[in-house]
Amino acid sequence: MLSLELIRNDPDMVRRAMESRGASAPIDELLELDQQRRSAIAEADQLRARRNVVSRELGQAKERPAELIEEMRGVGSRIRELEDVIRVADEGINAHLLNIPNVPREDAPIGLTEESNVVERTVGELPTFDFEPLPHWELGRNLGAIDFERGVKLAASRFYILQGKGARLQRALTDWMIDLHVDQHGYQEMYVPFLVNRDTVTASGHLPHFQEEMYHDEEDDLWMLPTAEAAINSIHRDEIIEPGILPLYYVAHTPCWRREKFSAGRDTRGIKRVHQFEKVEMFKFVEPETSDDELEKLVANAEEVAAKLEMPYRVLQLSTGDMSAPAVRTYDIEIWAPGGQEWLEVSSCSNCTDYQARRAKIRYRPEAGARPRLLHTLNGSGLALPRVLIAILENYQQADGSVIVPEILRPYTHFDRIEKADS
RNA sequence: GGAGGGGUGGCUGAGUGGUUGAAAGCACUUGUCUUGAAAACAAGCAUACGUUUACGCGUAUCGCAGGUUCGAAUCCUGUCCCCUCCGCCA
Repeated sequence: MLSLELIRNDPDMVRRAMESRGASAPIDELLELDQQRRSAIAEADQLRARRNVVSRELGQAKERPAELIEEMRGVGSRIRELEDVIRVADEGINAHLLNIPNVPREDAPIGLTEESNVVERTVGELPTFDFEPLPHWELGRNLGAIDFERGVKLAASRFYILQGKGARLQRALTDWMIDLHVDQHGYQEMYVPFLVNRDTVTASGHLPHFQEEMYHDEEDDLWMLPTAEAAINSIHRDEIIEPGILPLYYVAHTPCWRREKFSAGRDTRGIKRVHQFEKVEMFKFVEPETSDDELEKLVANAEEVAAKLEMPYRVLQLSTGDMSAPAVRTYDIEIWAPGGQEWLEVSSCSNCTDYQARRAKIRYRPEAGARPRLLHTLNGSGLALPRVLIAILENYQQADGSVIVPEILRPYTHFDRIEKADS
């Protein structure tokens, strides 16, 4: 959520920013509602001040003049009218503000589609094979690591079963990634609810922007996490962080659920785009002045996962039109998948500045006695499964159809190769 | 799920319709005193909105949302959460 003050003070800048994202923002309606709201507040406050004085006098007086009480009755009903005006204006303002995305950083690549994304760097050599590398859905099936048909039988299309060493490889990846971020990058591990309430998904910006993508339990109005970001953001909702605490680094492993409504018919083979997947998510609460630097460090933490798995990857900076609503700058990490001959998005790291903090009312006190300020939030996958699993299967496949386990995972898998005989 | 109890400022805890944003204590900050510290004493110590060049002023907030009233922390309704006992249960 943007601050109303920013929109009031520099509406043209906000208009330009929205244009660069391909978003519409009803700035004029907002300013009009703001005007209505403020004049109603001014009048209501004056009337209440008058009523407070009179009520105090009446409380002490022996006489209760009927005409004065009659006047106050009128004052009371006028205040109620004004309160309705204020409430309606507030609701209108809020509804608009919840829909307006963040203002991108000045130097973020401008463009409305992913075509305008910029490749920041490519790390590692693309592997060459002296045989035809298979896509992961064939490898997974051949090795008995992935069961697509039964996944569909249990649930629906785009669901899958990992089995045997395939399941274990994913579990090893998860454990290793969490350990890396906790032991070497200074994150605190968190286990969070996988179903969260409406306030939580609104605070993160997933409502209203991502509503169609989330699974929703109507009976209790609970929402299945589309990402741990939504949950972690609300850990400090409605709090004031005392001096000396920030920055806070959290990492959580959760399942993520997405309807993939807008991807119908796309990536239908394999487990690249599925309704349920696991993710290790990093999240930071930081002081505003540090958030740009913290984003670079966050990306470095995520990149390290790909680097240590010894797979080629590249880092993109997303264009204004391709970023999610809360972000002012986003880097994606993509690992090369030789079977499918494509770059696989395995991480998205964003600086959301005060966008989520304002929605969630998360503030911090710079020093004892100082006024609270909104803090900045950042999030990044570190990394997303099962796409890393796909990348491992395809990058580490051998001529005989087996798959070697990346060195660094072997203490976690307790095996170094997945072979056909394992199925 | 059934029965009962309870939600007041950073914490503890008064307050049942009228100078109560809210007693008191603790914690915290500053000052006095002290060689220093402690103790003692004094003062300060919430958040948001509106208004103001500024000092400031006004309004709101006692889980949340409505209602009654000239006036609500206090009365009424709904709702959320917590605690105790019973039942059920990974």
